[in-house]
Amino acid sequence: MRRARMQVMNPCCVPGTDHASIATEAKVVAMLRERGIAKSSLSREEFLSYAWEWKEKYGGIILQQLRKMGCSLDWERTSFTMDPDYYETVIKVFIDLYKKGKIYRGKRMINWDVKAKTALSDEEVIHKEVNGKMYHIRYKLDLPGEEYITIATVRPETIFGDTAICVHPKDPRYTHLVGKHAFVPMINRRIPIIADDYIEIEFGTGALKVTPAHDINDFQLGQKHGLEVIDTMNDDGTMNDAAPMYIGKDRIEVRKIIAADLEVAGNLVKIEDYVNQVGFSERTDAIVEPRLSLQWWVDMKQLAEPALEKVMSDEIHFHPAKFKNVYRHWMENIKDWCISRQLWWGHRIPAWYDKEGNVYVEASLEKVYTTYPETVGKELYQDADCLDTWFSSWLWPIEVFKGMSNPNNAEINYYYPTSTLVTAPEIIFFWVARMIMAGEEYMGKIPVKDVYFTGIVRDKQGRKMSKSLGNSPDLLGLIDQYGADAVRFGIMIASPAGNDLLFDESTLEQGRNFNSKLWNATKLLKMWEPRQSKEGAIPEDAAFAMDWFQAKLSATQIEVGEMLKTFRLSEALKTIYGLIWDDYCSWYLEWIKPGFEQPIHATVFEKSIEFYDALLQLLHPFMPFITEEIHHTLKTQTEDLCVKELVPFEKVDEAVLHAGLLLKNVISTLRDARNKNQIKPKDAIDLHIQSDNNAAYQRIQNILAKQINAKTIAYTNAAIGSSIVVALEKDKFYLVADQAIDTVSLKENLLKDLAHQKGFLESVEKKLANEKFVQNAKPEVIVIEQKKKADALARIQTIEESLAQL
RNA sequence: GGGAGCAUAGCUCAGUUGGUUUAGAGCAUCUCGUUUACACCGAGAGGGUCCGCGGUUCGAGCCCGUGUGCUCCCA
Repeated sequence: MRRARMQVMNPCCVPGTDHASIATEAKVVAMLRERGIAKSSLSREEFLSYAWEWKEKYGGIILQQLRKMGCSLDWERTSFTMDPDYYETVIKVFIDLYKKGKIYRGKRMINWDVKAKTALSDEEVIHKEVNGKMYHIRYKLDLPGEEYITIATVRPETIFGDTAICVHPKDPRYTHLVGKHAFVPMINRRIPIIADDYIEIEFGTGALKVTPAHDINDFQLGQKHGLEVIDTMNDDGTMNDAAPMYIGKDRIEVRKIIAADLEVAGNLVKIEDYVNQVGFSERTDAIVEPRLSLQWWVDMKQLAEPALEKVMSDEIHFHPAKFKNVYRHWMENIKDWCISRQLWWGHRIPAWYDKEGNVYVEASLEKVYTTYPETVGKELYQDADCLDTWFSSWLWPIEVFKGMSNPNNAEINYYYPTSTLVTAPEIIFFWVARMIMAGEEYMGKIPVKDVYFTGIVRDKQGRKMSKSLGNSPDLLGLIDQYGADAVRFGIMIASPAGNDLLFDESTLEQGRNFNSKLWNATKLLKMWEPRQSKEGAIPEDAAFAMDWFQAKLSATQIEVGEMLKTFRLSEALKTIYGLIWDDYCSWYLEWIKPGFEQPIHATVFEKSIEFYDALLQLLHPFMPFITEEIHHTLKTQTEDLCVKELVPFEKVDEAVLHAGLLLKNVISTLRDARNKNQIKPKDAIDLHIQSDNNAAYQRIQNILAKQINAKTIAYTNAAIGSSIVVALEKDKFYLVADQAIDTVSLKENLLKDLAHQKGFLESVEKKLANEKFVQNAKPEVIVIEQKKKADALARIQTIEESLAQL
């Protein structure tokens, strides 16, 4: 947003929230419970007024946090999925899809949350491994004598819903029993023994109890074989009258006590430990029960086709692209979408029923009477359920611009399709896929061109941070502690595109330190401000420093531009961080720093301010507050940084860039030599340079002298006795100090370097001697290899000469 | 059971059509240092059989196969 604005685009980002029906309703129910109010004691209207109260109180927190974080959004456009226009649109879409035959009502096996008493979509169920028990239970056969068939189950309480026992048709243990009958233990209901190759012979006893009402696979098996469906559970997970001895007891409770009763009845064979996958509700953590229920569904097949194509053809770009695979797999195996939720908080399903069970879909009761004249005079009641939250969110990019409630308005025509969606990979299916479907269905166009997937923030234990788990860091507290810019820095520097990030406060600390660095650089510049002098020419070394930094700045600006275009945000920030801290502060400012109480040339000063301002602008999208503040501290500005146009980048002078790199190398190498020879920082040395290009060093010798604390710099054609010899590229440096030289370690270093260079030379020579390489490699690659060889040879010569002089 | 992804320095990760000097950064570690922006600092250093094995290629961290370990999604 901020960068686009500085590039004089017209960015718009609509902040807003969805109504999070299940999570919110759960929170409201909990709030009411604390006040001693049961949801069941309230009317729908009363409950909703409490829900709105809750929403008003907490719904805006995330928006407040975004503001505090410095997110530059269009706050006047703030939207909510239950705003009046939005609500109407959701209802309109439901009716439209119903009339197109894409929404239907069907009895299906669903995931039932017994705590929230609602259906869950598959995506809202979390599967965990649980240590359970495998119960082996024998059923008496309806044959003369005391013969039994033994089944294995992890859910013994469901036996009351059994309507068959199934075996594999080729299982020799049971073939003689197929077509016979057995009795369900304790209630002695007679059920058939059937055969189906769905059964795994190896698993359990090879005989499966079939409970169509409580297991998705059993349900399908039941349909295939025309079995009766016996539901044994109430909607709160307690047993109903199908299990006469346990009526009203929770199914988990019954699982614990039934073993003893089976034992007494003589049906229990054995109990084994068993690890299996159990589904839990994402919202309430209750064990999810498969349950047969009448729900509303969206037929997804047709909607999915164009939505898949748009992503696979890259009309919509995913960043990183690896999520295309995930998307494709889901879209190619798409299942119908259960959109009804047994909740009050949300968009109420616009369906009315008469006593005969006929369904009438319309926006209001009045409209039902108009559209369906046969209903006039009949008593109708509305479906009590609400729609899945995502059934409203999927219209977001359209309806925030009122694209459906006010079709073809100027804003929707201007902003749609939108450019970039920033979201989490975990909701590719919940949201992204469905938004694309809605976009195609209702706008005939894709909703967005680029989708950037952020990593998921995890806590130190690697757990996903979530609103419902409550393990998110206290953002406002962190901002108080480190500052908003530092928090932004810390999060962004640790967020490689598409990878999760483990939240660690050390990066926030790094961000805070960076803030200090920025202020200190500002302080230094402000110190120089009154000490400017316009006299004389610009010192040669300062001129070099300015040329070099200009080149470095331009090169980095281009680099960062490329990174941001491809959403590599953390890399861009790292690059800018290095440019400011290392290149500007550690190198450039030191190079132009005037001597003790000396003036600074006014041109140099102004250029340095200009550079710093350019750096701040580059950094601004990442750290908006401090950059804006320093921008105005540096000098009187005509405009704010956040709206200042990003200047076109200057052409990069590669030669000066390289010269700067060489200078940095020389300085580092000589400093290292000083360190290794234990020359104290305060002790000045005399430097003698042996090079065939003295002019290159003369231009920068003041910088060099300052940076390595040399009191003199001289040029020589021959070795200097009793000095520390350092070889770099083709040049040699002799350091003369007032103390003994440690020739042993000096020699060691040179030998180490020599060995490395020789090894390198060998590998290059081997490559060049390889005929196939010379024949097949690209010419420019060969040129590079030849240069490598020449450089290595020159370095080896320099090192060997230095060694000879020791 | 089906699918996808990941494995590079102690940690978190870069490494963009295979060739930019036998791999880079930040943090952490070690050494030296309080020189007039900054100890939330400066200067420097050490640290890697790029998960194992096999293959393609003149050339592999990058491509292919395979094994192992981990993560996620869907049953």
